[in-house]
Amino acid sequence: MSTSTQHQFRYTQTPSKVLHLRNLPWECTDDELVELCRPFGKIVNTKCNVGANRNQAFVEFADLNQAISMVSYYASSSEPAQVRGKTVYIQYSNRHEIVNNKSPGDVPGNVLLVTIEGVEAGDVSIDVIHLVFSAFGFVHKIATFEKTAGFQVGEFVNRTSFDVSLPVLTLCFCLQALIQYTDADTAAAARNALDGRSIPRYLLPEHVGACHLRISYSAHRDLNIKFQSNRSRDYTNPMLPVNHTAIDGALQPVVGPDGKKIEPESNVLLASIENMQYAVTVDVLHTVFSAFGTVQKIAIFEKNGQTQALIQYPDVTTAATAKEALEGHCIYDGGYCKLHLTYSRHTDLNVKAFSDKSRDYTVPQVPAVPWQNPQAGPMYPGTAPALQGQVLGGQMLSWDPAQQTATPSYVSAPGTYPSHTYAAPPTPAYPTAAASSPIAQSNPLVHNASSMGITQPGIPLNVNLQPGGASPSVPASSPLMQASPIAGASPPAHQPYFS
DNA sequence: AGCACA
Repeated sequence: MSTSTQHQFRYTQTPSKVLHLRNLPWECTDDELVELCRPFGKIVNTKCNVGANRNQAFVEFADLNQAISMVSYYASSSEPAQVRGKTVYIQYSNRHEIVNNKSPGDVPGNVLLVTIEGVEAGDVSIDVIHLVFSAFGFVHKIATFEKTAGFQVGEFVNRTSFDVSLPVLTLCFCLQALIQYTDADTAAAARNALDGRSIPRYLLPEHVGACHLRISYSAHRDLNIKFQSNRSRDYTNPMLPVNHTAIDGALQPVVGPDGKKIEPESNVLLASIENMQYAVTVDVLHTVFSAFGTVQKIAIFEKNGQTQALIQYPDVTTAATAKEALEGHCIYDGGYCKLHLTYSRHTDLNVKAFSDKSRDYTVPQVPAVPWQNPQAGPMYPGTAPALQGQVLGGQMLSWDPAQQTATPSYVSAPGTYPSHTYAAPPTPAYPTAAASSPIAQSNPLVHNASSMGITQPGIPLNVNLQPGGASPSVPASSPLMQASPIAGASPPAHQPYFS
């Protein structure tokens, strides 16, 4: 007996609810497999286009007996199994379940996970979503929630109930919606028609740009909607209580008895930056906001074409102090980069620890350069122009990084970062220079911070100032030079802080 | 025409 004969039995010994099909036509579809196998039982999974020739497949039945009935049928049938007229050979697989590499979002179901990119909750109403998705069949339920791009891939599958506020940072805003249809076919029709398309502009507020739909399948079968609200609907249950608070809360700000907007206090400030003629980096914000206490986290993002930032303090009191002191003031003289501060609804930001647009000062920073004090959490190795360029986002193009190393370190303040105690003001070397700097004199923030009676020694803006208030490496023609204290001085000015 | 995926 040859070994090949033995091999012939290797794969046919043990019945399995998974069948192996071979000699299929090239790139046979799931539908064709299902059509062939469905008469024998319920198919729970398929995997087609297997093998180098993509002409093999697996079909998994719900029950072993169903697989046996199919194998038995074709074993004794005069008509072989066929797909597109081609004879298909069917055997028990040597495995007992199909594991396919479909990502969860590719597994069809009756609930769609829709990501609407570039918008947040207020931009696309649930009624618009309902309208768009009703074109394909009855929409049973909708649940929407904001999501952070890059924060977590996929949905929160362990969430069983919606309309509970989930403090997720929407650094890069997008809106997600779970759309529940009657069946997977309807969901698939909607997905096929809408995936990659955009919601028509006339259904959206004017300020909303293109918002593409990215659609996958949810693992949910039946959404648990607690209220009819601005973020969730159950169209199968009109008796469901209406959550007016949630509806009102999102559409308009909470208004107090005097008609003024009531804004719950928070330890996180939302800063909108008007008239942003100059770059406002994470470092600039850190400098400005550290005057009032420890800054834990910062995130910068764009919203409707305006730069905004979230600044997280450890407590509400500190945030309130900073808000009071900085509201309406400009980072740069001349009305540039005017700050408008409100309380964020976030309480704990989830941001990348060290990126172009965000910083988490509560986690250890990038590895220390040997000559630097590791306690200082050095983030700007002064000898690494590449990193500098990255950090500065290429916005200081006129600045020659080579000057960086040539710039003397004005202060050495190891330990002041990240604890932000500023207990030993690193300024004494140049107190006069700082005080006499035209920047210090003309910068509202500096005046404001001083006049606020903030008692922390060493207001960062002063710390940052250099003799002359400007880097000689910036060409005189640079607009950054004209009125911008931090921008003009900033490239080397970072150094005193962190090196 | 004879068993994938990590």
